[in-house]
Parts: sequence; C-alpha cells; structure tokens
Amino acid sequence: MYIKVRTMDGKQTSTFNVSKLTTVEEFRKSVHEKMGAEPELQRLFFRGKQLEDGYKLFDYSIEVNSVIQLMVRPNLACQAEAPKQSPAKETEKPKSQEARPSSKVESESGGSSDKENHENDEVSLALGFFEAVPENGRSSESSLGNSELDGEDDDNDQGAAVSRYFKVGDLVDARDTHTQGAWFEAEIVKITKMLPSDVLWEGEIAPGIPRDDSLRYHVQYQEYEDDPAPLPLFMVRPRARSTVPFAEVKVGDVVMANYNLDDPKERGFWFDAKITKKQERGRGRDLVATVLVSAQETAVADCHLRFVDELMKIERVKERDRAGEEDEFVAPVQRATAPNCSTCRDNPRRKCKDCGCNICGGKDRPESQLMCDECDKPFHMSCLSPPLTAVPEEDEWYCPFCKNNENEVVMAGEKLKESKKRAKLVSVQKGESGRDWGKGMACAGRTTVCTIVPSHHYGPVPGVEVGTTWKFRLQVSEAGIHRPHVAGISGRENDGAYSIVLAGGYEDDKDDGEEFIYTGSGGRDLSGNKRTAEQSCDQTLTRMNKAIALNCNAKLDLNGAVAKDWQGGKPIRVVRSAKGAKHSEYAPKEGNRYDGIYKVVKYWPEKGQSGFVVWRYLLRRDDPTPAPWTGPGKKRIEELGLDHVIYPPGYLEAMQEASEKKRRSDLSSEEGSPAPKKRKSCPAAYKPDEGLNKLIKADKANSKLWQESLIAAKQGKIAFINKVQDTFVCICCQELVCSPVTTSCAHNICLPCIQRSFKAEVYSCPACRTNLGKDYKIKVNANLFDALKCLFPGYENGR
DNA sequence: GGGCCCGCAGGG
DNA sequence: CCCTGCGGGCCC
Repeated sequence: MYIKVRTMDGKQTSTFNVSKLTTVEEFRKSVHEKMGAEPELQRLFFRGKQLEDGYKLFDYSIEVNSVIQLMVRPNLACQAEAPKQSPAKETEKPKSQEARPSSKVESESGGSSDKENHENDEVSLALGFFEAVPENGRSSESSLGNSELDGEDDDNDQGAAVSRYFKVGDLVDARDTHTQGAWFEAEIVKITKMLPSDVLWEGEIAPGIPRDDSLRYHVQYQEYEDDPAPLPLFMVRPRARSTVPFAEVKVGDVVMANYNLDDPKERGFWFDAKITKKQERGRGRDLVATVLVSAQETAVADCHLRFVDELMKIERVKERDRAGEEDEFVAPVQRATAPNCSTCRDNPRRKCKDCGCNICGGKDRPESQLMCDECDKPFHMSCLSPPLTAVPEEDEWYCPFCKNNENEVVMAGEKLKESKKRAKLVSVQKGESGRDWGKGMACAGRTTVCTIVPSHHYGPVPGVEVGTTWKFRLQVSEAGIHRPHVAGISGRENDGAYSIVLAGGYEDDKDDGEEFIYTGSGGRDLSGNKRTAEQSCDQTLTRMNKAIALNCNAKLDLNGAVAKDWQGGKPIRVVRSAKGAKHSEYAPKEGNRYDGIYKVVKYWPEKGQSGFVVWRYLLRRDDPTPAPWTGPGKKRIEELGLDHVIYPPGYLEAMQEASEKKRRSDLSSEEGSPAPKKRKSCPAAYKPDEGLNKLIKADKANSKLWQESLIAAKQGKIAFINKVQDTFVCICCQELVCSPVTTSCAHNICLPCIQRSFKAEVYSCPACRTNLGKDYKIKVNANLFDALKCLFPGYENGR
C-alpha cells in the first residue's frame, strides 16, 4: 500500500510502501528514516485525527494513496514528555541537570539575575528557576514530607486537603504539559494529597517553589473540557491580572508572553519569558527573550516576541492568610491565544474553508451554519447538497465528508472505537497469526469511483480510450471500465453484462483477437475463502452467465442461442489482462488493457476439459476504433500517448525504492528487477474536430474556461479530456455538470442542483455566493451541454 | 513457481 | 444481509 506523508508546510512529501497493519510506532521509524524527523518529535495527523502509538494505520482508515500530515515538534533538549522522572533516576543521570537551562541563562545575564534589577520581586520570585540553583537543591534527599498536612485535615476518603496557598474556586494559571507546558487559564476544582500513584514531577522540588507543599491541585482548564488535571504547586499560580506596558519592560525582566514555538510570526501560547534584548527604532519594536517551555522549563533562547503589547506580570504564589489580597482580585478578561484558525488568522473578512463554511468559505450567517460533529467544521445549510432548510432534528450531524465514517468518530486523543468493519476482519479475529494482507494491491480498496457513467452502463466509458492499460484490476475498476474487483464478468442477471476480463482463468478460452470464446463462471468449489478453484460441478445459465446470454441478440434459451443479427446485441466492454498470455497472443505484456466493444455472437453449454458443463460465449469485436494489436491501432495508441502502463500513484517510486533496497542488501547479485518503464512517446497535440469546435465556440459564457482546456489539449487528447472533466465540475454534486446552468457570475451548476438550492430559498450562486435574486431566470446552457455530450457521450443518462 | 487465502466490490 | 469471484502478495 502506497501512502504519502507531507509536512505541514507542504514543502516535503515522501511516499511510503507500508502495510495497513503497520503500527504507528513502526511507521514513525520509517518516517524518521526518510524524512529525518525523530519519532518522538513527530506529530502525525490523518483526517483531523492524531495518530497515537499502539494503533495501526488501518485503525485510522488510512488507505492507498492517503496523505498523512507531519508536524515536527521543535527539538528541545529537555522537552521529553516523560514527567515520571524519579529523583533516583536524576541522580544517576547528571546530564539532565546540565540540559536544564539554568547555567545557560545565568551565564548570559552574568550571574544572580533578579536581586539586582527588579523592583518587583514578585515577578522574579515566581520563577525560582532563574535563581541560582544550589547544588544540593535538587538532591534526592529533599523529602516530599507531609509537613503541610498537619492538623488541618483529617483524612477524608476523597483525600481532600487544605492548602496554604490556594483554595477550591481560585482562578489560576496552570501549565498544560500536553501543550508545550504553556500556561492556560484554569480554575482549581479540588485539592488533594499526593497519592503514591501520582506522578512525581521533575520540577517538584524546584528552587523558588515552596518546598513543603506536596499536594495536588486539580485544575479545570477554561478552554478545554477535559477532566481536571492534578498538578503540583509549581505548575499552578494565581491568574495573571496586569499587563506590563512595552515602555516599562526591561532587559532581565521575566514576564508572561504569547509566543508560537512552531511559527513565531503567529499567535501562540503563553509562556514565561526572560527579556534579553529590547530595541525601539521609530515604529519598529523588537523584544527578544528566552522562553521557558515545558514543565521542565527548557530555555529556548532568542525568541522574538511578536505581541509586545500583551506582556503580563507573573503573579507569585502567596500564602492565603495574607488578609485582604484576595478581595482585590477581579477575574481578568480572557487572554488571546493562538488564533482559532491558522489559515485566515481569524480575519472575519477573509473567506476561509477551515473556519468559515467548509464549502463556500463564507463566515456570514453563522446562525445557519451547522457544525459537523466529527470534523467540527461549519457548513452553511444552504451550501449542502441537497441544501437543508432547517436544522436537523438529530442530536448529531455529520458533514458530507465525514458521514461515511460514523462508526469511527473520535475526538483528538480519544481512544478509537472498534468499528464493525474492523471486527469482521479475519486477520483481526485470528489475532496476529497468519500473514499480513495489508501491503500491496491484493486486498486494497478503491480510492475513487467512476461517476461519469453509472455502474450498469453499456458501451464505452466517455473519456477512456481503447488501448488504455492499467497495472491493476483495481484501477480498471476505478476507471469504470470493469467494476468488479476480482470477478471476470460485470453484469446483472436480469439485464445483461457490461464488461468482461480475459485473464486466462478458464482453461478452454480461445482468442483470435477480433473474436474469442469466453467461459462463464461458477461450477467451482470456493469453500475455504478461495477466489478460484478447479471445476467441480456443472455451470448453470444463471447469474452472470445469464447476464452475458442476455446481451446476445436472440431470445434467451437454456440450450444456447445464436444471434440473428449479432451486431444488434448489447455491447460488452472487453479488457485483456497480461495473465491471458497463457492462451492468447493478444494479451498485453503487462497489466490490463481496454480493447473496446464486443458483441455476443452465440452461446452454448459444453462439456469442458474438466468433464463438467460450462457455458461458452463467442464474442466478436464491434468497435470503430482500431484494435490495439493492429497497425493503425498501435499508431493511434502511440499518438494518444497510451503506450505505457498506468500505475497507481506512488507505485513506481515504491517499486524503485524496493529494488534499490534489495540491490543494497545483496550487492553480490547484479540483477535487480528492472523498474517499470515510463511512457515512451509524447502524445500528439489534440485538436477538437469541427463539430466540437463549433459547440465550444458557441459557448461564449465559458470561453475562458474552454481556452484553458484547449491549452491542456497541447498535451494530448487525454490531457484535454481530463482538464474538461475537472473544469466543469458542479460545485454541488462534484460531478461533471449535467443540464448545466451558467450563472451570471460565470459558474456552472447542474440544473437540478441549483433548483434544489432555490427550492430551499437560497438564491445565491453555490460557487461564489453572488446573490442571483429570487427571480433569477434559471436557464440551461445548451451550448455547454452539447459540447460536453459530444466529449462524454451518454454521460447524462446516469443522472 | 505454485499454493494459499485475504479484503473488497457488487449483485441478489 | 449473504453469496460470489479470470486478484494478487506472501510464503514455501
């Protein structure tokens, strides 16, 4: 399975060949190898979910061609997330002290910093960290004694305790270790003794922090709805309440400032920062600071603070019984943190599909926006297809992009739910035994579905040329040429067959190119979860066998029949697979080639080589396009640029890498499997014939769009067709526009789609929100419709 | 090279 | 829901 990982800035993308059953931690290793990011620093996201260790890629519905986003945490020596550092461990690892920034900061500022340059000692004292660290200050001797617990509180079973510094209900700033250890507004909801099971924090007995406190302050973060977090005293302090004007801040001051570690130009979280440089030149104000990150207070030097008018004084932890002070406290206004939306930076005037309507990007009419309960993105009810006129009655609502995944709705960090699909998997049921089917194309799922024609469509698929060759059946299915994944016949018992694949799966097949004999399906024992087997009983004229018989221009007959006028039968698309080479010289060398339309000349039952009855069908080619193996056919294929096998995205890269890896591992043998060839020829530029040209010219309303498509035509007909298909997509149904209405604002929408919108009393263009007005005359653009019908004949039938 | 046997898609 | 199936990678 080939998937991609892309960095958040989009600058680096790598392809990986992995199994669905790869664990996240294994996958991190591969990402490390290829992209350099240390596993611990990787944050991997897929469809809004963060990949957590202990799960498999499969658990996140990661499929072929999926793109995973990679975010690399800043590499901070001490940002190790493990808070469970025991004192014992520290002493045997003096390194952890070195890595702490104390010495660095001190040498920078020339020694004992705060005593000399602070009139406001509260600020500095709260940050004991900047004080000289006594060598023994952190010794494991320091007892986390219970001196604090004396008297006041006799154990009640909740373990509630009384603190000298805070009481329940106090508004505080509290660190969140999950968010880079920044300070967040919080409220104390409970105070308890420290239990043996509680995490012992590395900073627990840090200097400057009252040492006799070994309680746990359970805080509820204001912005989050998680359960309250039990924090030690040094991770909690009174809520900041006063700003420090830029004019007053001095080098050496320690203040709380907003900083974004990942993107310093953006708004971020609130950290303690020691000012190291201050400059003011006219309008330009520059404030450089050492920012303390994580509970371990790792120093990040040379941070240019962006929000220099939002510096806050750090409040010092005080004893409660200092009378009067509490009363002065007024709950401060909420501090601004990182913008909710990094795309538009919360600019209300900018259209943004992340924080505005996910379809039109508009932020207007918030009251008529629905929030998806999975991806949490807003959607205008009127932008939906079909539009909604009222808020749905159900408690939960999922947007069109999430709806299919209802089973797998997970909030960030939440445990993944077991989906039904997953529970059904044999490999899961059996545990880890057996082999891994996650890799490769054998068991991969489709990533796209052909919507140009319905699955029960007879005849050519518009836009797919005779001679197109795909490596895998999966791709043939995606193209809409032959939809079943494994089965050789696509059809319906009471309708007919739409397509077949010649892959030599049945012994008796004969192939002369223009004509061939095909064998029906069935009569095999497929127990044991097999897909093929020896003939072991008679085939019957049912199911797919009956379907093919119905294509024959004759009355259905259980004894077989001959077409009266063979060309009058229903068309069958024929695909030849390289596997058919066993019995046929017309099979392609590699992959699966679409060979055009055939008709059923006759069908009859026959005793096959196996001794059992099989149904046989004589098919004859009836396609105006020259067959791929003929001279004109070959020439045409070359001109169209189809003389290469189409591989799934990322497949070639993955193959090349695999063969290189192999070569490296056994240098002795020179021959590695040669990488598949790229295309040989450049397709000839395409010029629409006169009829089509006329139609295109007539469609004046879309002349600009057609021009762009005609530019693509220089890359060949295929490129042109693809471009047209992309260009004329209806924004509502995401398919090629059908009965297209070209609006005054030059957007193309299917007639039924725009009618739905008007019915919902939404009179604006679904694409750009231009108000069209209640009385807008909806008119189908016949010129465009004709041109599209010419390029994609019959595509309108499926709508 | 040949057997094994998986997920997936689609019809009924 | 159940049944079928002219793929395809893995493992011997």
